[in-house]
Amino acid sequence: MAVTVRDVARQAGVSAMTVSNVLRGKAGTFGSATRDKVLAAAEELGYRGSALPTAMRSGVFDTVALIAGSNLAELWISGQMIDGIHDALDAHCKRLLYCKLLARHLTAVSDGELPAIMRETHADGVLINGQPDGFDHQVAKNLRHYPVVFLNGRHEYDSVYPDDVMAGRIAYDYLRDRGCRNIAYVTRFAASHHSMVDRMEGFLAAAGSEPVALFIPPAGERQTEQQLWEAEGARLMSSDVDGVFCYCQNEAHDLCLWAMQHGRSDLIITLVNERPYVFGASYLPTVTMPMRGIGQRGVEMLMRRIAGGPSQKAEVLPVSMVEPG
Amino acid sequence: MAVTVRDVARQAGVSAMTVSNVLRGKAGTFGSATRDKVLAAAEELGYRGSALPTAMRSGVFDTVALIAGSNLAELWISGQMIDGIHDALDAHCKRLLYCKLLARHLTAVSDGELPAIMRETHADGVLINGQPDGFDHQVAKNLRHYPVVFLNGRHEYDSVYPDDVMAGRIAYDYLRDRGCRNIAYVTRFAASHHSMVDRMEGFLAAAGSEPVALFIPPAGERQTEQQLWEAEGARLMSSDVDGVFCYCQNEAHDLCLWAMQHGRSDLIITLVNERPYVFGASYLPTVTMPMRGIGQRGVEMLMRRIAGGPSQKAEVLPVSMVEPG
DNA sequence: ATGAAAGCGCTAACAG
DNA sequence: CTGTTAGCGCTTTCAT
Repeated sequence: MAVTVRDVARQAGVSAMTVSNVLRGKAGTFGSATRDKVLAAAEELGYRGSALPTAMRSGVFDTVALIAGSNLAELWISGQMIDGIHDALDAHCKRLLYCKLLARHLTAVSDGELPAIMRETHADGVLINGQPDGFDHQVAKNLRHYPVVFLNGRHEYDSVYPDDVMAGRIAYDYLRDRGCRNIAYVTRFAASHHSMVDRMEGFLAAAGSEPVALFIPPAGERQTEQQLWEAEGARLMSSDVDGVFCYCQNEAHDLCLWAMQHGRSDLIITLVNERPYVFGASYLPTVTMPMRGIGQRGVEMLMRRIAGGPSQKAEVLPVSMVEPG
Repeated sequence: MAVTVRDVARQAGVSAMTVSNVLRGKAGTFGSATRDKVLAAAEELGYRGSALPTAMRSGVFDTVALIAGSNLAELWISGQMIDGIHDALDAHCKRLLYCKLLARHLTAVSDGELPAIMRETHADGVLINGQPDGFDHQVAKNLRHYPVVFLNGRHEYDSVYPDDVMAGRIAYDYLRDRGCRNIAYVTRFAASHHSMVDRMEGFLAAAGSEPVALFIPPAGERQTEQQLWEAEGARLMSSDVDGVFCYCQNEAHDLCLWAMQHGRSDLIITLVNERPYVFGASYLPTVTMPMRGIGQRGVEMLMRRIAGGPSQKAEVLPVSMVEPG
């Protein structure tokens, strides 16, 4: 068992209260002789304070849990977002409890139960990044009395996510402004996340009635980049495509290689990414997602909920195009 | 303030003890009528258990803190390692507290103090990933009474890290076996982490007296890949290098582009990475680091410390070459 | 089958 | 300047 204030008190020949006061430097409540005795005793015994009693007395954990995703769904989580969350929490003197859903947790959800981490209270509130299908319904139903904010998931309330529709628009307009006349959208993912739906929606809305090419593998088929380009490369070549918007860096990377190998240095390639996507000596024009900001805004939103505030309308953060050079 | 067992007890017209028993399903300690009353009351009030009291009574947090790195030093942390840590902790029913050192934390360290997260106890033990210079000395000095394990940092005790010397050997031998006669080592990093020292050491040891080329920017100069290849490309061309070992994917990526642009498809490029490094339709021969395993082994080591075991000799985990095809 | 008492480690409030 | 009391929410132990 750990060393307690009482142990130190006994060793120093004072009361527990005095030890507490000395260790917290509460000025004017102890003499210097007493202080030295206490510090010596604490050092000798290897005393370490515990955050638990204070948390219990105040009813505040000073901790926020982040449900990062799951093993099964392999949900992507942004390192920058974690960073933003951490730093925003730090400014509020809160700690970050990192959780990931495992198979048995998801089983619990499908059984109508929540994972232990959400059923028991270990934190003052929860941030949830993405979610498997049906998960958020369970969450909303079971966590009515508990502060929850969704990150990078499109919900009406208590949610912060990037404007993926705008991303599609911006990319199309950028390519158009650069003189592209045959613009293609390339993705290898089916619509399992709102960003996949929204980026294409924005892209098509910006295109209006102008012709666009869509390179999207049939649903259910998980193509590799290799397969995608073997099948679609010729089409890209023959269709006079001169500008491409890629869903993410996966597509952009191999499209760049393809272009290099086929002497298509004229092709303008854009994509969505956390930060400007570096390829070779420069970077591609990139619609950057404010993942750090999403983490930070999510924390602020959660803080207001923890403080007792009402549900808040979702925040949709703007995205922006970063051009090379 | 949160709903307590007492609130539920009052609402249901029973004692707190009965509520506790019902909610934990302690069989044979309550009648079904009582159970229904309690469950109804708990549901109505939105009762959520708290992990705090149990932790306090037992003196166990069921939580482990991970010091991931720092803002300043931009220490790299592996996502796979976090994953391994999380899952190993989960098997022990422990939670993961994620921390990152900020500027003021590091200032505290240089002042001879530890960051609050390490001074106060919020967890049963700490995993530390890498560290700024001088940091581990402070840590060792101040945390004598507290379980600590270092990850991906080369220490004598209580440490788990990959065999970077072996990585250098394996890479050299692989290239040699593939018929390469002029083998180069490429890095753009100075020796700020043991892996930088060790990979080159292993590489040189394997080469013995055979000639090797080293492409290492002068210390203090932070070259971009662009600068590196502009300056060194000609040297690579003229020196008949036919096989290259890259410190990590940064170098490998642009070397691949360089090779493609200069028609050097004969060049064999190897590197160190978490997983086989995909480039184009295939992947490069990659010396893979068992980051997940490091996380897992680190947790097991820490668990033994938490259970009261002695300091343990460092574990150096083997690395292996993954060939394409 | 149910309840009362006690205590985990700490510190606010009060007493001396 | 120092000490005593009490209580945060829960569960173990021991009655009833």
